[in-house]
Amino acid sequence: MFQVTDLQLDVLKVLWARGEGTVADVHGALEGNRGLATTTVATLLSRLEKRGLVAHRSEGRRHVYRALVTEPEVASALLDSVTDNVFGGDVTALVSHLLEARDVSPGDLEAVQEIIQRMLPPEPEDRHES
Amino acid sequence: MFQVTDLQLDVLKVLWARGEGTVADVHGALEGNRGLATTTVATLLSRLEKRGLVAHRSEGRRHVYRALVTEPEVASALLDSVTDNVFGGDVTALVSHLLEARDVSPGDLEAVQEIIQRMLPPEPEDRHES
DNA sequence: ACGGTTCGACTACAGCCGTAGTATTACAGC
DNA sequence: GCTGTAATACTACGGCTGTAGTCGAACCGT
Repeated sequence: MFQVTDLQLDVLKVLWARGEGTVADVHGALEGNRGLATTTVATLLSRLEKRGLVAHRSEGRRHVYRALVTEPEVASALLDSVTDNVFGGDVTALVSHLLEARDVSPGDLEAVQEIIQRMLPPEPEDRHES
Repeated sequence: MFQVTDLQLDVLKVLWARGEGTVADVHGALEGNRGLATTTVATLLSRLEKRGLVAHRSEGRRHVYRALVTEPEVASALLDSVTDNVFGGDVTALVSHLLEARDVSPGDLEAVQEIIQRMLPPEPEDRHES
């Protein structure tokens, strides 16, 4: 549903970063990225709108677009897709693969450790699950 | 390069699992999945072959396909794509997101901890990198 | 009010994917 | 050797994507 392509993602990123933006704005922000024509960006936005991922309000004859989906939503969709389809839902396998394939700095590894630490022990007190 | 779609991935999975397989084999293995026509599977395999992801040898008039890419290669490609495009290469962010979004069992969290532990400290002894 | 300019809607097109029918080829058995 | 059958190759088609041109509408300045 929130599945998007790389380019579409780039467009959404611009909107997430700016909150809103006209076609020209998005085109400008994307500029460094590739040399797309303004009309191309307009097409992309229209299609995203047709799919319900963005919406626009008219300001004069100018369209100001905003994202209707949040970054975490899209991130989840894409990540879940890989998690499920590639790793069969096995988060452990995914993380393992991830940390091995790219070489992650020890600092980052520790950061991850801490994240887990923080979500791991909801009090290891004695307590019987009711 | 090794970017594949879900369906293509399913096909590759079959080949990875069996080592090799004819169109009929793959079709059979995919059967539970969806009700694709045999010819459809043949088309998929042809296209994958054109892209260099699989190859076949002829056994009589029958084609026996095998994957030319390994599962880890494809997994990496897909995972890297998400890591880079969605999380800007920030592995920490990805893992964080991943562990929060799906609720992972404490057991799995610990498993991940251990993985990291195992790759983290090559002895935090005093030692000057030569 | 008119002409230039800006902006979006519409149209177009090639390429890939999912999907599958049809044609063709190669065997196997008689 | 001919025929039925099994298996692939070829062709097709709608849908989505990336890409962008063209056309028409709205606006701004004089």
